Amino acid sequence: MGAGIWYLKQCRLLSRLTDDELRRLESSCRTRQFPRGAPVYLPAEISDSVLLVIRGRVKICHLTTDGKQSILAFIEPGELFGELAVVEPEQPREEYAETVEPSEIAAIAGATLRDLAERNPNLSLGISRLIGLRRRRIEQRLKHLLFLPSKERLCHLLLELAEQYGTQTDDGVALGIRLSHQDLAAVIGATRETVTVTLGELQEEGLLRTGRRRITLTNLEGLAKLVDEKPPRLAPQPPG
Amino acid sequence: MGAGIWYLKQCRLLSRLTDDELRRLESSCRTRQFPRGAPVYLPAEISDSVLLVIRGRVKICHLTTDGKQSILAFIEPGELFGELAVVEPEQPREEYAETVEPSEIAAIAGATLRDLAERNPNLSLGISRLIGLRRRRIEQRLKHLLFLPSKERLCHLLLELAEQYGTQTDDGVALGIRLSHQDLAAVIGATRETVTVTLGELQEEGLLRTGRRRITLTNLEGLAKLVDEKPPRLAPQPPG
DNA sequence: CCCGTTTTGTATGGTTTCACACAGAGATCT
DNA sequence: AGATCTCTGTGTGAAACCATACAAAACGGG
Repeated sequence: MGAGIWYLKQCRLLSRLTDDELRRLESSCRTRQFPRGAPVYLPAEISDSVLLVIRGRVKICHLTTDGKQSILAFIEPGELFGELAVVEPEQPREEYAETVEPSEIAAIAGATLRDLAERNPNLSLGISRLIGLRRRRIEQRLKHLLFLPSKERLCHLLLELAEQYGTQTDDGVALGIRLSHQDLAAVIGATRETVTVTLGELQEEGLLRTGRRRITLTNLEGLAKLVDEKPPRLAPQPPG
Repeated sequence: MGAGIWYLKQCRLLSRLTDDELRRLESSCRTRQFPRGAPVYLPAEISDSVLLVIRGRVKICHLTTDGKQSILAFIEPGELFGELAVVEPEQPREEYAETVEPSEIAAIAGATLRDLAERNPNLSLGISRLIGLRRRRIEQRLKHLLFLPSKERLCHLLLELAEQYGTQTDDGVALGIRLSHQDLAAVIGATRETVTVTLGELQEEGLLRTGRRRITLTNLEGLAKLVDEKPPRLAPQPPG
């Protein structure tokens, strides 16, 4: 089944490997289909696999003891997740992953990846980079959470989403990811109601239009200015 | 000045390098003394160096636009910081580092470290590990910040400090790091006054004793139970 | 030992955010 | 089409937290 390496090439980190290396990886992979809302891995699970989203979308979550869900990240097709298992294979997962759309996901054996990385400094560096990049994102969010009020936290999130999922249209930047107010709240650490009201305010102020899990930022400049940031430039390739 | 490699060996990540490798590193190092409260690097600075604390203590900080300081981490002797520069040498720093005590700090050229890592898969893995470990810590804090009230955030912080700096004494676990209420507040994202009051409450409840930047946890169990955690086991070697 | 600085304690009013409750609009499934 | 579920909008009172202000105590340098 060497026909399967195409989906590994979707992943930037893996795309530079030789066909030989890819075939080796592929033979240690197992791909699976998940319906929407299915768990991919659970917290405290001990597993030495790295996951790759082939199709669909995944969210990385955490549940507080009183049952509130927080969302740490969204993972897109071609992206890895659970990658800390490569470097800390014995450690249990500290969060859980759940599909937000029907998805197809490959599980890559950590041992194989470690083997390859040992012989391929470029891959090794790439892994460090990936972990580091996500750490930066998290640190960014932490800074925002620490002292900003919920409205500004929401603005920052919207700008971030624009950068990752935004596509320019006639009447503004449309976000290519559909999130409920509940989801937005779980990302910025607020209640669903607060998000609803705040989005309403931003709409009043003419900064965006929203409805049914769709958001269009009609005034990126203004939104950015509200939180003393430069408007982000959108992602090179509109997801599609 | 080959006599200088001893301080590199203090660092766990570097201690496994050969003497040859260490000498090479050492020749690319510059060590400097800093008084208390001095900046080590500034935000937006572009610098391809990794820093190593030889003596003293450093905090990694961020300033919000309205001038509030948040503290992302403390760095101890033998620990590296600014390590993301190894994998992303072009990126500007996103935060600044400042000494909390008179300190001696070595700046290691990122290029040299990258060179070594390219030939030494173990070092490479170690770097990934370091970045990953700190990412876990940050994620942990993010989860706590997202939905917990300030009292519980403070408890979590105290437990974390106990794990890293705690030493068992007659009347409880003494924290081997002296922090003002202001510092604690900057870590958990609260005001100094809230921390003062909350610490007072915890003292009332018999969970700790505090005074003049010293804290002794007299009831680790109770503190842990308050936030549904297991009491941490203390660090193997009391800092001294 | 003296004086300025840092740290801690305390109170008050105002704001933000939450918790809860309810209703209607839109989606989805059969 | 009808029933059910999800998502959104809105209001109200309670609670947490902040901003501000002031004062006493402890520290540190000269």
